[in-house]
Amino acid sequence: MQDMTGKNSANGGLRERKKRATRAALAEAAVRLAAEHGADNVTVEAISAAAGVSVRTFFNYFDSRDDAFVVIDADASVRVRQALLEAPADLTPLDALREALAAELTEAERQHELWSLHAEVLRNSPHLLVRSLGAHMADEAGLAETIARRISGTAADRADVPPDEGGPGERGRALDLYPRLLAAVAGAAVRVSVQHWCDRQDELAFADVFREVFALLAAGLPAPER
Amino acid sequence: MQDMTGKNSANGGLRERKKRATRAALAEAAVRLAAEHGADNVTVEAISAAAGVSVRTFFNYFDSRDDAFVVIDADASVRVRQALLEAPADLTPLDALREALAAELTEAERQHELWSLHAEVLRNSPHLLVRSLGAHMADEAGLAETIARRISGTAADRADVPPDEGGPGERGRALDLYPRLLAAVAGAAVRVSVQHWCDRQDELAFADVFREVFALLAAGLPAPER
DNA sequence: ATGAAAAAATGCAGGCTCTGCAAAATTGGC
DNA sequence: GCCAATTTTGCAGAGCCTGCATTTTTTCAT
Repeated sequence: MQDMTGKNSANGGLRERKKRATRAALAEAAVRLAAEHGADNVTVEAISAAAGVSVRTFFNYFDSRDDAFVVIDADASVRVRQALLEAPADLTPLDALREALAAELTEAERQHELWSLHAEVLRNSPHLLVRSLGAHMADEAGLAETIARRISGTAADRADVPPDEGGPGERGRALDLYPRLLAAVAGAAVRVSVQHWCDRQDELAFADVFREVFALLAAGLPAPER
Repeated sequence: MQDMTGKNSANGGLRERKKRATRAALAEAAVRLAAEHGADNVTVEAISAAAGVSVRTFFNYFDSRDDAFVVIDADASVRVRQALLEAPADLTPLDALREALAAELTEAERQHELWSLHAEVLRNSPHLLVRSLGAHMADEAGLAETIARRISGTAADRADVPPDEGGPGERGRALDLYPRLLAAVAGAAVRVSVQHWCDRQDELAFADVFREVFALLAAGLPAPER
């Protein structure tokens, strides 16, 4: 190793890694317990115990108990935005976004078991489903800004995606209509694709559903034939 | 009066009216208090006191404190769906939905003051914004079914919209991809329109923004010119 | 390595949220 | 006015969540 300081070179030091691990452990414990006993019957105490930390520490990682059931992969949106900026310049915004999302979704299928459990938990408690839907859309602002950057397309803008500074605090950017609309519609597309695919899991491949949805969008949502 | 029973003919008796009034009073009190003191600093006790009922009664009307800030007009979605079924048969699904939503939105501007307060509350607490976004999308399932009915378009289907039976309990219908996608995209369109209009309230008329958004959708979200 | 500084985990006190249950008040129909 | 149905209310208790002080762990310079 060429790192004499003891600080890890890979991803930011042992501190960061431990935090990620703790957070992941809490989220996974929450989902597994909820899948087994029902989300309402899972206390913060139980989640914390399963993850091996104190109750107080749980609240250092999540703002509320429900967040542990809802927030799956906090880094997913960052990866999508990065992929969007790095996509070939000759793709239309809609196509570039489709490819970026497709890559992320096939990536997500690697942890298929946890996703299934997660879906089951949300199915069984509408309360959490609503929160989850809302959480997904909270990313939209950031995605819209990235779309705007891709469209404007200057070289300087190709720099790294800034770490998510959270919340609607920063205004003044991404006020354009088109990027926002595209971000919102893409979110809707993902959601509908997953939903439709879940209902007919045996019949269809997810990739096909996903492509059909984006084809409908690109065609301007024409009335279906009968 | 030609009603000798004492039971009110208009909308279902005094009991119903009182419940509506109580619910509205609670919701309005919640929004006004939140606008003044910040949503986090408003207790259920304060809301209940302002509405003149007990704390326990508050929880007979809302499942959680936050719901009082989030649920605005529970009947709006029913009106939209009714309008959608009654729209001229020669409109495309996208156009019919646009008109139905436009009617509802101009209707909503009548209570403009409360809506402004409501928007301010959500702006100041992202936590509630997330919940609100999620709540709006919970209607999507119902809207998708109505769209499916309009498309299939038999005479029998033109009957009244059944009272919202709540939740994902009834499956088996509206499994088609297109209605779901249209419902989801329309929801996104409304959201983006409102958002964009709020940012540039002085410059633009809402109706214009709304039309532009649907024009973009109908055109297949082409890359904007530069 | 060692000690000081920074960051994170923990325990605890206390207020608020939410639910189940039973009693009291209100409404509708006779 | 009186009975039945519905709604409101108080109360107890469990659980959620926060602020603060303390302890433990990690980082960094010496």
